[in-house]
Amino acid sequence: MNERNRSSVEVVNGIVLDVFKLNGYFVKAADCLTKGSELTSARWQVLGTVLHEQHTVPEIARSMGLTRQSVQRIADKLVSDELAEFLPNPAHKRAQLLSSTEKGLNSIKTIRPKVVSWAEKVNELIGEGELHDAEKAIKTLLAKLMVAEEQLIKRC
Amino acid sequence: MNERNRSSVEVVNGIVLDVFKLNGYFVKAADCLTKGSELTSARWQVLGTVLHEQHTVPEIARSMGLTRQSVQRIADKLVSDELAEFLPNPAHKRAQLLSSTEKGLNSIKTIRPKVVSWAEKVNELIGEGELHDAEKAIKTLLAKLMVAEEQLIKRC
DNA sequence: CACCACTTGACAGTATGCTGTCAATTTGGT
DNA sequence: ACCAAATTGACAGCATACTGTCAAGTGGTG
Repeated sequence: MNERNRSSVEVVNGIVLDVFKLNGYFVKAADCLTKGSELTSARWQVLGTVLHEQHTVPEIARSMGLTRQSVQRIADKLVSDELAEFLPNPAHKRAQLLSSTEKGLNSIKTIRPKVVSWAEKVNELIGEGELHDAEKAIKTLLAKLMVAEEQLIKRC
Repeated sequence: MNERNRSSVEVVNGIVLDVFKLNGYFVKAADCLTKGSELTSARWQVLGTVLHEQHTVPEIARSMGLTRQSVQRIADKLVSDELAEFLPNPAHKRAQLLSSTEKGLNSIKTIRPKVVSWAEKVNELIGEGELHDAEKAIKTLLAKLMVAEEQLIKRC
């Protein structure tokens, strides 16, 4: 293993570990922001995707990079809590369309002020410049990795 | 809510969602890289921190940004699988030192070639320049957020 | 030394995400 | 129109991480 390889392993490893930490940090923040409401981090995220447009569970799963089974459980929970509902899908007999209810919309609205306040604090803390740098870097990284998913995950 | 606020909420939200996806991607990759070994993504990460130095479970948890309970379960599993062991801690009667065993070290060594190969592929795919940009941006973001943890998470 | 705040291990319960499987449905190619 | 492949819902089981609680140990202060 030459110097170039050792270095690339370390850099990639460092990024992976930092992303794990960032993920934990953001999940904790989201759990905090939703505390007191009927939502949790995951339910908020799923409900957020069907506020204005209906989507099937597999569609949501693909857009979030999760398995359809995970999203299905969240969706079922949202429906049983009457925060969302399944509407018949004219284009597909099995795959119903998940849609937010009035109650779901209200839940989202309730936590919105706290979310805005939190995001503003983050914005001030990081600074617009570095926040934008981070957004761009992460988006680029993710886009390139997604393209190579077959190569990098399915057969490793 | 003025334009500046709306924008900051959207930027921060976009970063959060992308970090969630990146996290899922990396966990999946790690599960793939450890498949066939006695390790999983999480066990690999914990074992990796005690390869050369012993640490207590709470120390590991703090360094990884997890709760001590989560790490404790992984550590107990590693010990029951004889991949690690608890050594008496001269400085503390309760908090033992987790240490890798010979068997644990061998497990790490076994998957090392696949890890190196994977990291090299990522390096080629992303490019050294953008990989370095991403590393720097993520590290900066994380560092600033960690400092403000009290402000941003504990009381939100 | 005594006390108090903090840390740590242990245990219990919950939420989220994964894999794997099967039958029903949809889709696309012949 | 037909058949094979892919998609989808449903169900089961497992791994990981969280919160909350309690007793045992640690460290600083009066």
